[in-house]
Amino acid sequence: MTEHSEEDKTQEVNELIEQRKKKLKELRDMGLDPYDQDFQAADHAADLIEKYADVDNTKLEETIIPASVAGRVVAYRNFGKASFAHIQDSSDKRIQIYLARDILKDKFPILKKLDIGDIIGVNGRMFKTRTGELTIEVNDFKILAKALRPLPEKWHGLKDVELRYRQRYLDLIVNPEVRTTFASRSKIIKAFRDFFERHGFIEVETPMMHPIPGGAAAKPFKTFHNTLGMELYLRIAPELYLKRLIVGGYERVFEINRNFRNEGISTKHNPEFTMIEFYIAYKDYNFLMSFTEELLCYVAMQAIGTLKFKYGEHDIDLTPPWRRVSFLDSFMDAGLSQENLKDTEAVAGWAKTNGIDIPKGASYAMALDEVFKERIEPKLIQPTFIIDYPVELSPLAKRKKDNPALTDRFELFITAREMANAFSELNDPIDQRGRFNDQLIDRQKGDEEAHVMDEDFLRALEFAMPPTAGEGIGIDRFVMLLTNSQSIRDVILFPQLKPQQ
RNA sequence: GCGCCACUAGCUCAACGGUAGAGCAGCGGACUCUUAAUCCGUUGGUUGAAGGUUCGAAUCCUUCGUGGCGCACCA
Repeated sequence: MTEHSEEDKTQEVNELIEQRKKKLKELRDMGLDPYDQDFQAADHAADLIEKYADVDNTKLEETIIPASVAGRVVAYRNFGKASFAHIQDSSDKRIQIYLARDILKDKFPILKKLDIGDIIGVNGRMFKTRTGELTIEVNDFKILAKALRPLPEKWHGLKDVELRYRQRYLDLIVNPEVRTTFASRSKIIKAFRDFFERHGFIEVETPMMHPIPGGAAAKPFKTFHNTLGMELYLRIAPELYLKRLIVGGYERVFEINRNFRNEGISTKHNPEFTMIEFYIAYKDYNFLMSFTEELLCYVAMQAIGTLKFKYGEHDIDLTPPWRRVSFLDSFMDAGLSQENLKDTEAVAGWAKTNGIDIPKGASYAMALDEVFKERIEPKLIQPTFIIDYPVELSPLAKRKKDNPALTDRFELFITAREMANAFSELNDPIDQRGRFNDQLIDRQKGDEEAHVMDEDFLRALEFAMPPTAGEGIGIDRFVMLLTNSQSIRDVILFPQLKPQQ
């Protein structure tokens, strides 16, 4: 590693940084390494608090309990011949330390060079202050990494939303609820994995770069492979690869990974988002509905310990069973009659008088879908399965036995957002080819999101795929729900932002 | 992409046409049980950028940049 000058010209000039660099030099002049490595913390703040918070001081003083902790100095109060500070460590807790000149002797003056934000390691013993706060009486300490930049304000924290996202590390240091949210996210993903593993699923990873973007209606990102000399697309869904695995003989597979969609960014949309998709052979969408209830309740219990919680204004209750309404019946709730649903003209007519814009040349199903998004979806606050979608909206789903215009498909809505999309997978290769052809026609009409013909996938189906049920669940949105987050950016560590100039 | 709002010290915010301020952080000093420590003193600004109006602009206008929210698209 090369030595860099401390007066690096590329670094912005700032008085506070200059002062800290001066302290850095002074520490070196004292023969200390401000980026020392030689410290092993035996304890974490959270463990110490858990073990000793309820023990009274006389007992702590008698037993002499050693403690060693490493972390960031987040508060510092100096009294001349003694100081108090709080250290925040990786256990997400803060513990107070007491630094007295009598005890630290000739090391005490080093504290002059200490700043809030520095990483230090301390050794000492546990005691309680007069106010009853569990504290480490430090007998030795070491600066492990000197901070050159000051932390944001201790009381108000970091509020500027742009800075919070761009400098997430600061957000994590000073806004404790952020750590809580991402701790929940981690628990949620772990709970999904546990659940699937306990149900005999194998976790797989399928390609992120697809020669043909498929498995969803969405606009893809395009990239280029130099050696192959070919265009590739970042995947919009893993669906078609996971189904190839079912053809290959796996009976239960799941994948937790990113999808990429080249579309708008909003509080509900990030260009890359995490989905879990899973496929289970010899089952159908009816099975999946109860399976989904079981799955999401398990995850909620593991992550937040309850099925009843607040989301914004709403009191959400995940207790099964969840309401099941057919796509067509759901329109009755919005005040449409059978007559209004008779044909495309009837739907378009109702839409027009109710101020909903139906694009010209829209099919019956597309017109219904527009009305659904406008009038039905916003009302689906409590968990609701909308089932039996029109075949035109579901090019990869199996037709209903008793009505070939509809499919064995459901979408799960909670807080007016689509949380899951599932169906009995279409495994008739000839029907699938026909559906792709219909999509090609839509594409030629200008629908950029219509599916693309995938001959390789069709060939796989021609080798026979067992009857299979498949489902995708938007992890980010489910994390939003369970952590009461109003923006998807609050549940993604580094959300996509415009580049800074 | 369209609309609305915001951008002032490292951070959180005032000042809304008349000398740019406070708190925290920092710096100097006092203080051995504080915890938003306290007390005394003090540094810190091209008010997002560029134009314009005006005797005078952080403030009004225009353009641009960045962000947030809403709409549209989507999961």
